[in-house]
Amino acid sequence: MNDRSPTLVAETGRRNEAAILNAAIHAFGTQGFNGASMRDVARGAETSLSNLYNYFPSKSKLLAAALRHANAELRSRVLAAVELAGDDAPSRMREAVRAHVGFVVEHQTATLVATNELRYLDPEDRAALVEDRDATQDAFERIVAQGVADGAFRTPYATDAARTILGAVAAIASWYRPDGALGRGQLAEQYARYALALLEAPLTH
Amino acid sequence: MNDRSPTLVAETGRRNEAAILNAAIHAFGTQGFNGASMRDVARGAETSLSNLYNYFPSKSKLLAAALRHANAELRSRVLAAVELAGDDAPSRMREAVRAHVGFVVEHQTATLVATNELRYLDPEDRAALVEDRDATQDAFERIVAQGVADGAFRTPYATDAARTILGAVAAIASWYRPDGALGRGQLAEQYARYALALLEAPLTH
Amino acid sequence: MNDRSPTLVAETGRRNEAAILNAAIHAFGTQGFNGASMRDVARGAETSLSNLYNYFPSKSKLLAAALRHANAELRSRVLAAVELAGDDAPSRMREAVRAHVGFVVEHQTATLVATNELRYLDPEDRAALVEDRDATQDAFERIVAQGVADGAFRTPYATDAARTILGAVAAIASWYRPDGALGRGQLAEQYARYALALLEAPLTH
Amino acid sequence: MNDRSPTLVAETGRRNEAAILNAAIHAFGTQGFNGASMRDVARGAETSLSNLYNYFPSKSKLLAAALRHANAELRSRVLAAVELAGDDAPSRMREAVRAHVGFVVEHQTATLVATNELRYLDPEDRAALVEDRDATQDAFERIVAQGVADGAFRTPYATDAARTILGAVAAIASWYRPDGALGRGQLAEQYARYALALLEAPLTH
DNA sequence: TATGAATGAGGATTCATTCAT
DNA sequence: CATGAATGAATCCTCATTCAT
Repeated sequence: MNDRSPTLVAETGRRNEAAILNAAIHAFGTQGFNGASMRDVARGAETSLSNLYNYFPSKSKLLAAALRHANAELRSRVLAAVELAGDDAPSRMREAVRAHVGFVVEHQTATLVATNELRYLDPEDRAALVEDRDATQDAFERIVAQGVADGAFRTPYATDAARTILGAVAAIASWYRPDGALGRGQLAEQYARYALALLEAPLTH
Repeated sequence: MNDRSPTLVAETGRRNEAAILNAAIHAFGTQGFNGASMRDVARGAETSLSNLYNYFPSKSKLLAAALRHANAELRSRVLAAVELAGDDAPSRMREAVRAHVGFVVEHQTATLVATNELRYLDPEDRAALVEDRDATQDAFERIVAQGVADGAFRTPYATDAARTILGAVAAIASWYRPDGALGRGQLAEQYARYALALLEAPLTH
Repeated sequence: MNDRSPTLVAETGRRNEAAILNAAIHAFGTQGFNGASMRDVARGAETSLSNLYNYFPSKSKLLAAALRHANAELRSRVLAAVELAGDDAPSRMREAVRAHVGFVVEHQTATLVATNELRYLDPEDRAALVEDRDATQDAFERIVAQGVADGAFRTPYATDAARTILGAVAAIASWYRPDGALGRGQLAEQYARYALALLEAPLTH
Repeated sequence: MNDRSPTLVAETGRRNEAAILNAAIHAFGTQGFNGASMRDVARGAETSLSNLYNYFPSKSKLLAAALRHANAELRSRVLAAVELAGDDAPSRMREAVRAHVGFVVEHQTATLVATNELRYLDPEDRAALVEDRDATQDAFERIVAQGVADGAFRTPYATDAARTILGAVAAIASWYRPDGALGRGQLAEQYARYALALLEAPLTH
């Protein structure tokens, strides 16, 4: 249903669940949560409208489930990248940003949904997802703190820096076109440098 | 109708027009374009549902008109600030960012609408507004180009820098709380520094 | 507002009345009574919506007034034609039909309104107009009766003949195109002959 | 829902379809297409407003479907009657007219809808239905042509005769009352004679 | 007369959801 | 699990009409 991104959610045991979740992300991403109807989702998942309710009890819970998947995938990518990076804060930040950019580019629609449609969730679901997202942000903040502590980052505004970087990276989803001038690798490299510069890391190149 | 922001649109000749536009921004900002009903807007503007259509021919045209006002205000603020700044690129960038942050903080809801609900416009209206927005972005890009030309900015990725900075600034609207720890002035100062750092301007402090 | 028919209602003392009536006939004729809005009528009459109500107290009364004009014009044409005809029933029938066809062709839209939209009137207005129309039909019926009495018409079904003839003539309005193959004169002649044949008048040609 | 006519559309597989179509004909016939609301139709069909849209995608498509049924029934009646008639043009015309009158009287409302509300269809639907109706008219025209060719009909205006006869017959629907003086059989007989006389068929009685 | 602004009622249509099967 | 039919509430928008000017 989304021709350029690989599907975010892979097959699970229940036959249609992944199809529904991916269709939901596509529909909510292109038309907005309130602009997309459950019929649109059903059409995208090639199942019947009423069958959706065998998997998710409501439209809003379906959105929540889709966002949970997206968040989990993002977080695991970022954590894995940090794991594989060197021990110093700049290397870790670089790899974290690169991983994040990779996710945004690969799952552009999911990123848009995660940033724009969060507000349509039940308060509890929203709280849970915000917490989830903050966990990813925490990974960035820990790196910032480390770099500030050991002098690698000299910004006087460390507190908001991680949030700002994540905001800038997420904003990529609103303009990136896979057939555009910038390849994924270059984009990742570029944003990694933006991030380190913003943190006022002395250049090592 | 919006307790924290000053109203974006001031009274004009047509008595209710400003009230409707401000109510629209509030409604679309808090509930989303599709989540807010024309009844909500009417309630906010303290007029009747049907009277809305004496001013704007459709919900989508109402959104377009509201966004035109917001864009115009943002642009005029930024241009005025640049005008008043010194001649060197860093000063100009600093003032441009400060003015932009000022707008975002003061018209948080309008900023949210402008970034999230643009897609619900007719193609022509969207195109016109994107062009409008790009004009503001151009002001930033010219400053970047100037700074790169005279060596004030050393980033090797000048092309996307303006867009990235604007994305980060606009993202403020999604988390800023006027009763939070950060005052408007500090926030503006902070983002100005982020911007200059991202552009790899050698510090002069 | 109607390019092919001369306007049905001529200027009266009150400046806009005729324009409104003609616009009403056009609007009701092309879109139906319920399909046309008072705004459409106002647009056609080149006046404001609210000014309509200075002339006619309601949409339905406006229709009634327009139909009164149309009926009066039709009747006076038919009566005048009969007056001018010879004394024998066939001549009178011929001229009556010719006059009626002339009206239908010249005021096609008004004829359509008179046949299709009568039902949307208040009961009293409808009754008055039906009576009006029946007066015209009576003229035809008297001719039929005369012809039957003196042996000029041999149909055994004299009772319904006039109504049937009028129905056939009115139906012309639903297909006639002024740029078609048939001129007005030929059409009138043709229907006159249909009428006499239907009445089983021995041919005199 | 229609007390005097037998329902036009018989039960089919989809349980409510026939009820909706018959209710639509009744509502459109008594109040006009624009005067009748989908709520009226739903009430007549004893189902909910929204359920209508599970059967027909729009009010206009519902009208189209209803008219298709009416046309088909009319045509099959006329063709069957012609089939059963003798080989000579007058007999065939007589039977065709009798069948047509029978339909008009039996499905008075449907006839009214077919003549008055056709214009509210989408252009394509209208074109399809006009073609449909012309096919019925063709049957009459072929009989006229046959009669003219073999001398049975002496009218010099054969071209428009079929259309005129059909117009007169359809007009019955606008005044016939089943409790009136004229029974169906007499009416059919009477109009058959009108038709033959109009065609200038020498009487054989 | 003439108008622009205003409004309550009602229009067609869509939607999330339920339920019987 | 899967579906087609059903529904009540809500949506955008239009309308005839009124009223202050």
